[in-house]
Amino acid sequence: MLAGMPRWESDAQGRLERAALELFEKQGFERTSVAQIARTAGLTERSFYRYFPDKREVLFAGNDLEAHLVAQVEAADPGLTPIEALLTALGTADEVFHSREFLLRRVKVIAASPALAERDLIKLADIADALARALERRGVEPGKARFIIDVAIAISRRATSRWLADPDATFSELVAQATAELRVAVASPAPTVR
Amino acid sequence: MLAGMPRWESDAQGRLERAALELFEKQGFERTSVAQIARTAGLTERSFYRYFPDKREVLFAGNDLEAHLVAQVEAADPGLTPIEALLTALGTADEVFHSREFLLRRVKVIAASPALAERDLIKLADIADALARALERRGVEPGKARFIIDVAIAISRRATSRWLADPDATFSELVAQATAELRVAVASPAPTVR
DNA sequence: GTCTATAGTCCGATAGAC
DNA sequence: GTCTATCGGACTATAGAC
Repeated sequence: MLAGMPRWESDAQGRLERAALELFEKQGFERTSVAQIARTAGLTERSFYRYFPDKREVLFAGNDLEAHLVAQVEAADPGLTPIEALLTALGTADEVFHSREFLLRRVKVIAASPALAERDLIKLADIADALARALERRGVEPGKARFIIDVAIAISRRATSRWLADPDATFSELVAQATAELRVAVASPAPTVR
Repeated sequence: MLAGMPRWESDAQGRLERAALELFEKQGFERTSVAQIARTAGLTERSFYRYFPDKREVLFAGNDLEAHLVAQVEAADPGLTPIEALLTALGTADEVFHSREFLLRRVKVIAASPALAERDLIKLADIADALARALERRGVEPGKARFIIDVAIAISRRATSRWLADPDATFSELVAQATAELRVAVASPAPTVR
């Protein structure tokens, strides 16, 4: 990788990702063509598809968060309840976060495009699926695993949105805070069954 | 339907929706073209796009559930907490459900296609957005509204998955049951903050 | 209803690294 | 020679513009 002058500019994938993010910021996702991204990165349209199966994926490469969370759940003390294991794992998610500034740019671009918002949601669903399988390996019944994960994701979204806005709080504190908030909210009596 | 020969077969949109569902079941979403759906429904490709902005939308027409839930939240007793209002509204969701058999066919087709799964998720997110605005009108702070809704959606998914499998239980009972399950799950001590 | 840009696939060609 | 990264052309279907 480092020996000698490479025939091609290195890190083609990274160049495509950076070009795409900037073009999407400037012009929006819909009005940016794959050919333009590739050209900006010094490649052809066809080469783009060697790295990404479709145009949206250029913003979603890498499984770092999913791999991290699954590993954390698998490493969790077997004595923990499912929700404890998940929340403890989630509390360490910031270990694989990028800079706040980068995440904010990315969030903004995604929010501006329905097509990207869709892809973002299914990526989250993929993480949920992976976590469900991890919980099932701990002996949790599948339907219940999925439910607990949906709740944990709700907590994590609450924590993440605060983390992006508040430079001081630590992520795991915010997770604990959201969990406390949830406990208060559901402590009230159940709705009446008619 | 009986009075005179109509210029067009009536219910073009319904015919497109039924044709699409059957073709997707038979061949899969990706291997069914818009032209084929239109032809099967006795229309041209161009006419398809008069009814649906894109190919996926043919399975997602109608806002019945969203409209119903928002109306229920708006009609809820102002004295209820946000989560009580939401869960009471959710408990009546089965009023706008189609038959189990139809829902199961639809769920199967959606699950078989990543493109449709994406669209399904963003439709759910749209409902969440509408409910967030409804809660904000009740005076709930936006970030908290979103959090409570994510939790309510988790409860609703748990209830829906059981409802699809169990012909006897009523939906509102299943919502109450899932809520109780959540209370038990989060009653445990918080994860340690490291 | 017609025309067109673009997304995305499939075939292969080329050229350097090893 | 093999392997890998790039490029080129032809093609279909989606979706939007006119």
